[in-house]
Amino acid sequence: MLTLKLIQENPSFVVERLKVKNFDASELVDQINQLNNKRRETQAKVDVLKAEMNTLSKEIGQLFKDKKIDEANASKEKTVELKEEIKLLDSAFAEIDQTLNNLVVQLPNIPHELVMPGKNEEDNVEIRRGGEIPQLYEGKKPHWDLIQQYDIIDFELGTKLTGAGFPVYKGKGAKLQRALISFFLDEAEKAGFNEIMPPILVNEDSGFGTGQLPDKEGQMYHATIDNLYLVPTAEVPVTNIYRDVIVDESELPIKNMAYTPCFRREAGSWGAHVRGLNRLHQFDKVEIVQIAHPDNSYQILDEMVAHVENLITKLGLPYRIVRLCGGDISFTSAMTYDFEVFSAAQERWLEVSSVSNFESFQANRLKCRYRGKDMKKPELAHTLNGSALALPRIVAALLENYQTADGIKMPEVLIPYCGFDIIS
RNA sequence: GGAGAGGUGGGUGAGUGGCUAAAACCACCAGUUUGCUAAACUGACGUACGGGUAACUGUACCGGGGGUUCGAAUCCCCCUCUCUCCGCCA
Repeated sequence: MLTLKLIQENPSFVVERLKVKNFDASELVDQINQLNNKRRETQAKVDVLKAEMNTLSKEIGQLFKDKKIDEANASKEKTVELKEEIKLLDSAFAEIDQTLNNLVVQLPNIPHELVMPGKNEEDNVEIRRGGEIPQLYEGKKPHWDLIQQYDIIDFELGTKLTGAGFPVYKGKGAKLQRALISFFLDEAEKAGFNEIMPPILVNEDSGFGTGQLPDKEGQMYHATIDNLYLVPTAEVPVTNIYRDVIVDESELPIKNMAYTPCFRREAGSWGAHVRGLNRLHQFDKVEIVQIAHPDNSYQILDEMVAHVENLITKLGLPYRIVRLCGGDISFTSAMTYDFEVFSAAQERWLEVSSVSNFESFQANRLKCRYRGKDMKKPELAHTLNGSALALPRIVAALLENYQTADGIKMPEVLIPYCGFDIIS
């Protein structure tokens, strides 16, 4: 969420910048500022009354001690009215505060100045391309046919066990999953990330911390008996480590990574273009997460982009990097780079990674702050995360791009991890 | 799942109704002393919101929520977490 300070001090800036996200904030910003003023007034009033009450209470205590019982009882009567007033104002304050909060969370994050206005993914800005699109043999097939042919991923079986979107990986298909996870983790470790293995069920507080709750509640699987949610991404547990935490400035940046399965209900998002591995309810992903100093969070974003680019390059997949436009960037992000790999049999680009800087938007919700030597007060940190990488579409692209008439070859870097060089 | 004991500042831990934002000790920070380090000494040392250019100041916060009371870290209720014992169990 945006800080009240920014909304109050620079309302026109907020409204102007949010236009880039095609979000008309003018009314909301006005409401927020009005309500915020009211909140301040109310607090000022109630604080005075409480101060009176405290003084009075102390006096009463002293009077009792001095055995001036009558005077004490007389003073007690004075508190009755005060108490009533305080109670009223307190609940008014609580209501204002709640309403205010409900309004503030409706404002999206301010996009970085490099984020261009735009309607949808067609307006995204391509930053660069890399890799070679392979020339495949005549009988090339999309991955949903290849996995059947080589019996490495079984959707029907998953449907039997669980339901649609829960594939069963078999034999070399299962080993390939394990290989990719290890490869991604090892590479992230080389890049200085610290490995975390978090719980994959999280509580409500964590859901709120990273913003999945309350808005995207329907996107998460909910274990209702215990009121826990299956993580849609490792971002949730790994970022929530820093909920309500003040770190020392010298510890920044904090670089964590985690492999977790991810669970997404994807309610209502099925249709064309989501065949096979393109969209699943359960998938595996290695996520990188950083807590950064505001001064260099964009440099860190670039480093994270470079890390993901390195992964894809090592896998030998053709890719392009786009900077999302205002219409395509997420609610919480200030700047996002998407990675797409070209799937040579589907003949389309598949989004495989999204790397974002949330600046202080998430941190404000999490209350994740840092403190420096000469700082009077702690300041909000910046949070960043990126997929490095999500497996299914990488697997789809690998299967399709590396297919030959004799079988599917493995990229060099994966052979030590897989223990085989071809799926045939 | 059953029974009991607990949850206090960065840490240990005192505090059972007002003199407590909270002792003491440790850690951290600034300084004095010192050839350097150490030791010793002195001082500062929570967060949020509000008022003030600022110094400063008001309010709230002792796991979370509610209640009793003029007044709650302290008493009562609910929840939650931790520990011990029992049960179950990879």
